[in-house]
Amino acid sequence: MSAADTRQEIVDAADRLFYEQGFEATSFADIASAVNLSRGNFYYHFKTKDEILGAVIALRLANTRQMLEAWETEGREPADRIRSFIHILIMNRVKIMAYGCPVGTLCSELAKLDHIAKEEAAKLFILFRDWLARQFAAFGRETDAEALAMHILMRSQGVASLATAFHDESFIRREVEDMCDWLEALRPHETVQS
Amino acid sequence: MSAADTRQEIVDAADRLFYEQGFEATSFADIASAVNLSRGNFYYHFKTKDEILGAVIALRLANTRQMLEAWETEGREPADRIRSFIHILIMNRVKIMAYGCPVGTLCSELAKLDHIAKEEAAKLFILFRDWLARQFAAFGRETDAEALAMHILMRSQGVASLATAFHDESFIRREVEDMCDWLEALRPHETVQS
DNA sequence: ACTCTTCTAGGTCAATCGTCCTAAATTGCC
DNA sequence: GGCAATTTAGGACGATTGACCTAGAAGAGT
Repeated sequence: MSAADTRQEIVDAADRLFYEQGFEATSFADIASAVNLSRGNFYYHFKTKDEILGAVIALRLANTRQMLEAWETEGREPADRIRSFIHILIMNRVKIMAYGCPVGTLCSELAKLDHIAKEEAAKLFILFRDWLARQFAAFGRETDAEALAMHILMRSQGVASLATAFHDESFIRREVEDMCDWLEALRPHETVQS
Repeated sequence: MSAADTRQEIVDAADRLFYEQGFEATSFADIASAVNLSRGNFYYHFKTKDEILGAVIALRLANTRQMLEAWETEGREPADRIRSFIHILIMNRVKIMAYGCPVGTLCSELAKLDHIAKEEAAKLFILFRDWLARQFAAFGRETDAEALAMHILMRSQGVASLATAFHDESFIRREVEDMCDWLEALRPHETVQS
């Protein structure tokens, strides 16, 4: 198998394991056995664990960018695109109830470890924030677009956090509906946030 | 020094280190050196790391209970008490921006580790939820008190999560104000949530 | 002062961590 | 088919982990 393919398999497995078990709790051996590779062979593809983390973050950034771009072409109007974002909570509810939000939990863990890559991981949030801000601006809320983006990003983080602790799917659905109502109430008038 | 005092010192140090570094990233040696104790001596006070975790969670539960009771006697009306909860975000903003919410990040880490104590840690959330629900009920929202409690708990989690990633104090203050506005808007009429 | 209990220090244990090396296997190119 | 480059396997490294043991210091009660 080509090195590029193996590398991709490693990054995919690491991506999943870092999400499900956390970065620190996932060892070289874990990833190696997940892709049926000898531990020693690992060093050929990745010299350090931080290097794998960097590759995983880069992968997530790329995947996120792609997802957001797809929503931008699919969604007919800005509100539809924002609703696509909100509904991630329902689409990924099973994994979220088990492991939380991949972005939030990674940023949180790296912050505690005071890891070099913590700012790089935070770029995932920035990606979402800027995309959401653009949608809110197109929605007719140019002045407070970024604040609205942070607000809805905050809500999705909060829902993911409590969904993990309470394992309550109805809570997720209720809050998603509430977010959509909030979005709809935002539409006509040009008042201040919320 | 009495064993009870030493034990308390250990739990206090572990409480702080588990918050700042995470549970897994904190070793026996870390806690031992934090309280100037030999590593070997540790076994006399705590047989396993899980036992320390249990003691830390019990401590947090007790401290939280005490804090909530104090608010219940201080706050003249339910809205004041709920505002006390909301303002934790501002009071603890420095630590939150560095390490996130102690409750949320612990529950998240234990969920990923699939740790036995994860349900015990979630009781911290249940404590807050039930207390908030009681305040909302006293506020005149008996029917949807628990949903409102979960909603505001969700928001505080979301704010803490993004505050850690963005290190933005003005964001915290803005969202806290927004939560207080939301609470105030809840007062007069008896409509559905938010 | 003596004894018995409580507490402490230091060392050891196997297991696992990230890292690294080298020899063999595989592959692609001429 | 032979050769050089790429990819792999397996082992070994020093360090650290949670866990455990034992000898002795400290303290309390008589």
